[in-house]
Amino acid sequence: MSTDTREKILQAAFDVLSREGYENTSIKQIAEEGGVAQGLVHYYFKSKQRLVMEVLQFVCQKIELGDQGEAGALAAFEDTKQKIREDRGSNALLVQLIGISLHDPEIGAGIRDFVRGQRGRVEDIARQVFAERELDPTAARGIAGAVWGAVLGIIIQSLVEPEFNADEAIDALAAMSLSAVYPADQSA
Amino acid sequence: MSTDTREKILQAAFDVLSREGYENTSIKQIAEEGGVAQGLVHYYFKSKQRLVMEVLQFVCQKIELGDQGEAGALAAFEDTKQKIREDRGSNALLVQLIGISLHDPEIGAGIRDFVRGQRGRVEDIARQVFAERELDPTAARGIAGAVWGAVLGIIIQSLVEPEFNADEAIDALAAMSLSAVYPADQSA
DNA sequence: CGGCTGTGATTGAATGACCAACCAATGTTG
DNA sequence: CAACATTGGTTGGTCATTCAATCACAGCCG
Repeated sequence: MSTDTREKILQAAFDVLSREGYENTSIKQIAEEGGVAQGLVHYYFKSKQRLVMEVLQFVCQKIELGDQGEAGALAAFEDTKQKIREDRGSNALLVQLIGISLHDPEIGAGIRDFVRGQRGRVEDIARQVFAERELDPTAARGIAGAVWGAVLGIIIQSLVEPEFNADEAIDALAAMSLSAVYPADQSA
Repeated sequence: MSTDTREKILQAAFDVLSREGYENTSIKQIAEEGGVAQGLVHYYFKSKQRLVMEVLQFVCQKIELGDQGEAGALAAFEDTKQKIREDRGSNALLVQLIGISLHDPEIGAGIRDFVRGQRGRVEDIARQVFAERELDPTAARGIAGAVWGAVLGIIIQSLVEPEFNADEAIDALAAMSLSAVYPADQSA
């Protein structure tokens, strides 16, 4: 029953956190949402911060890009569009935690790892594209910072302004990044 | 003495907020930092949220892009690099407030206006570039979403990872966005 | 001039609520 | 009967906000 309860708390924590926000979420609320006693939360998770970080990991298994490998850059952009549409809750949690991470060492470390990991995936794709075209792979790092940053920025815009057209922005990003690699081809 | 005290509180609030973070900042702390009594803060600002939003505006007068007008896109990217280096505190405050804005209507409205305004400036520059090249200006909106998003994403990365090379990312972004417009020219 | 008064500025203590974390007691199960 | 799971109340603290009281200073009047 142990693992079961743990997951129940994680799920409840995710639900409350993405619905109410970190600030407005208390351990008591999480316990109520999960239908367990308040004390149990601290029995499984040393602190609120550790719980929240585990929630992020828990939810990242769903956010993380599918194995890109074969599909390539274009497919990755399509994936991203879908993630923005569907994983609103996860994205909202992530953006909130980024804000908190700036002044909380524990959450800061977790977010730093997450950011590095995500950008690393983009860099891998970029490197792969450069290899295919026999271009200088040195630029991949900067490109990855710009492209992953753009995806994050677009996610934020779509969370802040419900009417923001994220698909349009991602398409523009795709066109921009590809036109830098395939100078001739500009059909987006 | 009235306006003087108000500004003293705003400055103190900015200092504490960007140093300690929203969560860890109390009205009492702000009052102490500014050398005024606790009650004065609520005398000038109805609530903590309203104070924080006024701090954002107060600080935006420094963040806001200089009048771009003549200078054009390339100069704007250079400006951005400098802002990332120098306005760490303002940027940290902004990122934090974005996180909070997702679940606080009052701060949400303020952040929404800010985002729209900032992206609007990028869109103006994009439109101008398209006009010069006699290209279809329809794409400007999507481009603006992608480029402004990228700038925000790069700011966030540089805040989260101190060793992140923001200049490199901005350069890559500049190269990407310009190569979409000037297909031939790729000297970054 | 000197006292009076009204208004806005300022003070710091009080209020009421909330919360993370802890813990002693109870339940469950192998 | 141990070891783990679960309970819910307690603790010690923090916080935003309110408020009654004081202060500074203006103009006005006698």
